[in-house]
Amino acid sequence: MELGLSLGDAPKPFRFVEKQPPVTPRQRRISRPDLGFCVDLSIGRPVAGEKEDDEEKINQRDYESDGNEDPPIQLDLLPHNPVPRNLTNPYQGFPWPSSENDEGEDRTASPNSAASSFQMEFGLYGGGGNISCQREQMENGVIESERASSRASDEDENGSTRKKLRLSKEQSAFLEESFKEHNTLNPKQKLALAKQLNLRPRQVEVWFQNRRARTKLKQTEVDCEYLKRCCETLTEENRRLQKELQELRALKTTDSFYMQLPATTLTMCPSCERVTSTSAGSSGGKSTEAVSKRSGFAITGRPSSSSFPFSA
DNA sequence: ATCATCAGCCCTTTTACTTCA
DNA sequence: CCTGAAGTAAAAGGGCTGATG
Repeated sequence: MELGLSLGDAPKPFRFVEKQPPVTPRQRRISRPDLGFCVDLSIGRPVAGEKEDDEEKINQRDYESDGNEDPPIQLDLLPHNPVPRNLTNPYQGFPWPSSENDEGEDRTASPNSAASSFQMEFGLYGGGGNISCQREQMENGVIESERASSRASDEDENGSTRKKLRLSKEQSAFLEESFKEHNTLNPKQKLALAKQLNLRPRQVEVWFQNRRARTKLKQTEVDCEYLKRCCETLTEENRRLQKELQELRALKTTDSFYMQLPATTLTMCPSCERVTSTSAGSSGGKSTEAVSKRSGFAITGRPSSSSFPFSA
């Protein structure tokens, strides 16, 4: 995304770039929602000696094709600290099995991995002492888990028909809590979870895939909102700067008119910040300066204090 | 070094199901 | 109560990548 902040003579209107720079699947894989994002501001000429790998070449082409030859300046807009995850987890301590390969690797291992031997009693296929089913039987007479079970069984029997399986609330909640701890699963975790929930490993895998997709979608929405606000802020700032620039230009025009008159030296008292003027020689060739406190611009050749707006 | 295979992931689409006007 | 549109979630399909033989 590109945000334009124009400060020059011919301000360009803001222009959002619809298409993203090409991202390789590998980069997609590496990217994570908590890593923040950037906004590009185009305000300058290309810097010589910049690295030009393939992607940058592609990006450069994109800018050029849009008629904008300015390379972007990146602004990090998101806080670098990821939003802390709420870990009020009723299922904390799910005994995550770790694969043979990930010993010492914490990416998928639960911090509480060996804490408990908590077991969910779903009994989808067994029925028997299913707490959730008993509760649901009492509440609405519908045994959601058994529905799910029977559908799954149908699918197993028919094979060809794709029956929609609705996961029970308990299954969803447990998967959700698992996802909070690890948004990806290693094969052992997947198998353990599937066994625990009486689901097929493929179902667990698919559920995690879809869950990641939902997370990404939500994050994209959040990012979008944030960028919108940033854009509004920058637009307002741009408007303010444009206005200030116009004022200064107008001031300079007036100033050039007064340049025709005999020069006057303006000085600002550093302590009281008042501007005073002293008349220069009649030759008029000597330029004088005063400092606009507000803008830091140099103003030359001001006439008498009576007509000078900064004078007291 | 190159190729084939496999597993895992992401993205997109399909489809079953739910909700609501 | 019925119905159809809209929304949601589970699942499938295809493409890509890295690991392995």
